[in-house]
Amino acid sequence: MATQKSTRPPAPAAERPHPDATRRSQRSRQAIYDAALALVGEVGYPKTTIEGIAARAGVGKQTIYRWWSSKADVLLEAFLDLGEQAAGQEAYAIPDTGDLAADLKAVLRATVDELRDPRFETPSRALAAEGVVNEQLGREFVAKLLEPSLQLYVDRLRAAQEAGQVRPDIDPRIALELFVSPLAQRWLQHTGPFSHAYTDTLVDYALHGLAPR
Amino acid sequence: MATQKSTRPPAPAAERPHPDATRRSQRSRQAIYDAALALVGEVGYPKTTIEGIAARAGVGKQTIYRWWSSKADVLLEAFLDLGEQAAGQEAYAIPDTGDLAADLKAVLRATVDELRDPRFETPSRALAAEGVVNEQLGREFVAKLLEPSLQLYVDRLRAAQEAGQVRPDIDPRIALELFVSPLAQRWLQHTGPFSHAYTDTLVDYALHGLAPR
Amino acid sequence: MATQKSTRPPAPAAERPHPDATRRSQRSRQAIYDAALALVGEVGYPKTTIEGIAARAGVGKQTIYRWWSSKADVLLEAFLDLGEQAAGQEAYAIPDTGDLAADLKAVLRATVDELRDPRFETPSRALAAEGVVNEQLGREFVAKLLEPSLQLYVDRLRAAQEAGQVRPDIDPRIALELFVSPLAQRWLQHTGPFSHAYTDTLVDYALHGLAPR
Amino acid sequence: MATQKSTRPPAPAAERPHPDATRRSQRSRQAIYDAALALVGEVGYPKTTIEGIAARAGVGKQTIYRWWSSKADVLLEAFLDLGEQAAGQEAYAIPDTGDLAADLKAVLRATVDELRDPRFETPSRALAAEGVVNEQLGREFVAKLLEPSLQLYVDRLRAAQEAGQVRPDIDPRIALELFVSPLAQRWLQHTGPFSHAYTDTLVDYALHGLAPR
DNA sequence: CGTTAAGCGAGACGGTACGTCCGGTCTTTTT
DNA sequence: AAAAAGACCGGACGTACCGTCTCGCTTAACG
Repeated sequence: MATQKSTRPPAPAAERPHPDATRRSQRSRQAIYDAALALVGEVGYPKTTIEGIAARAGVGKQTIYRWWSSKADVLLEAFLDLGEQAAGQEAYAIPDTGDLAADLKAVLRATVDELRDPRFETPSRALAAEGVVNEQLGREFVAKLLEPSLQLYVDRLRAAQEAGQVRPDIDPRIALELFVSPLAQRWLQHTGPFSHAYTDTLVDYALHGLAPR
Repeated sequence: MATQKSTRPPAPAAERPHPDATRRSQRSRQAIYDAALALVGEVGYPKTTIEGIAARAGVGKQTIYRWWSSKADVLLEAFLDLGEQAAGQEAYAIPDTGDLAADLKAVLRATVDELRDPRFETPSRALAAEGVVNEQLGREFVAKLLEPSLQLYVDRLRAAQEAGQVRPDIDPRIALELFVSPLAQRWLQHTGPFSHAYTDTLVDYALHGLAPR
Repeated sequence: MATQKSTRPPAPAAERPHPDATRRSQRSRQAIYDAALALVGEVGYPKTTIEGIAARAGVGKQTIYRWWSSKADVLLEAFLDLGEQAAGQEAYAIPDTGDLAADLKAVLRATVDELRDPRFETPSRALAAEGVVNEQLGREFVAKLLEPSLQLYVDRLRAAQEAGQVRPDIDPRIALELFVSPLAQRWLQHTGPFSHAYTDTLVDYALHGLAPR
Repeated sequence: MATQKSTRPPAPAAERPHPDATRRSQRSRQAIYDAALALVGEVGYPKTTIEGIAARAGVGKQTIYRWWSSKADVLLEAFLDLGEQAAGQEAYAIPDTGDLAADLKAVLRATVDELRDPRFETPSRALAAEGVVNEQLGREFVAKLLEPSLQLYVDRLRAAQEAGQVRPDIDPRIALELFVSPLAQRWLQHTGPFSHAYTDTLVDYALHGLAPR
């Protein structure tokens, strides 16, 4: 996949029939991102309207419709932009102390905390929900937000395989789902409590299996 | 769990101030269920409107507002009703042949097939998505639709524990998530292929763990 | 032409596909008339908008679109309604003192004064202008507002013919235009001063002709 | 009347703050005139937009706003330009055969035919309508398009006065309205049939008066 | 004869209004 | 008293234009 990372806009979906992107107002773009995230946080996703975003951003509605195809699309890019801005600070990787179980538990505990941060929770939920029903957006959501994070688990598990802590015939992309997916489902669907104890348990079960040894 | 099965409506959140339920038109109710499910299947959830349901059902809008609080609520009950009608035929339980792995694989393969049936897929997705964003509905969705199915896994796993095929210190309610949640996530979020081979792998990984023995 | 004058609405164009007129809110109708006339008077016709009328009348836009097809249509009916309300008071006829010239001069002087009343001027101009460009509306405007007034001149001229003051071979419907049309044109198009002296002159010229006798 | 025919633009209202007129693109100007007239003819005045004219003329919107103040203004000048181009061919004057009645009838018959030519009808109506509602434009319309034509009647009537065919105390500027205004009104407002027979009648009535002699 | 400043095409921008759709309430009539 | 029907107020939708505002680009006039 050839990415055109030389031009600055952070991957503008490319499929939509864009007007001249070089004339685009960065000022408006940022104002729209800010307004969208703020509104979703304040009144929730369903009550966030394009008109509302435009008004709050001090922007004409057409400026939104010119560059995005839907409310969900705006929010997705706003969220991606938020992530990019945050990206500089964090070194996004799973620690490798040699103790796989401890490393996974630490990361999952951190994830639990992050998912509880209301700053992220409302827009994430909104996007996830929209992705469930709108396949195109869902795939974009997964590709741009989910997969990059999951890849970190793949890397860590492969390192564990080389260190002999994970069976060599295991597919890491599937293995990671044993603890990531349960966490995701509890968060998304409220199917159960959402705690550090829970994620610790998941890691233990996943690593050692349910069957007696 | 005490169910109030005397009033026939399948427990509609109880908080809403219902008019006299005994005078309710079953004719209209069924027509609304049918219309709602048909419309969601045909045009998708977001384009399904209360007006549309009323028109298709040959019913006044007020008749819907009288008995339900939202589009999601209508659809949830319509879907429950659908499930109840189907329930008579099937004996809903997980087989117990003594071979836990085989039994789980069989059930998960059947689940994969069922989730692909478009008759169920659109409304299920719609409800799941709504539940992600609307906590009240989400909890109802889980309690009425998800938990009863998960309980079957709990039962089967407990039997396996008694048979010595699962470690006695394992919590079955958590254990089942090792294979159910990954499947759910792949279906909801399109995070990966959705096949019999995949579910078989999940069962193997979950039972025997990722770590070498 | 069969008119259905038993139903109360003052001739609702009949051609448009009306919803159930018996359920119509008279309250809203009157509020819309009032708002439309007020706005046209205050900000002028072009800056009068359907949204503005709806807002000022405290009415949903749809309630306007349900019953009228355009801004011009609303204003025409509002104006007709205004006329009907005023109709009760005045005995609308041209006096017959036996002196045709004097009677015509009196009526035309009164017309000059009336056309200068800003209460009538703005909406009249707006309707006349719209009628110039929109033939359908123009014909309605003429039939409902103009012709009834012109008919009064026809009647007076016929009386004058019987009294021997107008040649018997004259067509009154054409004759009246000799003094009415010049007045109308000066008012509509600002083609010249608009005064009592002018209308007096018109009557003299029209009655006695341009040619020497 | 002092005309400043040295600068080529046909007297552009003078009040507007013009940029350097010597650098003006005649190419664009003509394209705009053509586009404006074509669009008004094709879709009517209200649906003719500045954007549409600019697009059709292959011109930037700003080029229109730089030189004209409104849609009506563009159309007025376009129409004047059209008239000027046609002016070369015709010798615009009313014939003087010595028979006033015959001369007037001939000219009015020709006017009837001309007003029916759709090439002129749509833009004329549009301008006339706009002038009814917009006094400034209306006065310009009258001064530039109407008065020059009416002046021809004044001239012819004065000649008739000298020849003893019109009473010497008659004001020709008012007299001409006896037959011109009725025609104008019937055309503008569809208040009656619009034919050669009608104009002939008008001339007869106007010359000889309504009263018996 | 190159510099420079205007007009120009293009079109993004903040806005306003359009005409439509639907939400949720209310009223009238029928069953 | 519930139900069918649908008018009503409100408000968001996505579109069309408004008039303003940059952007290069061309094209004269001048230094």
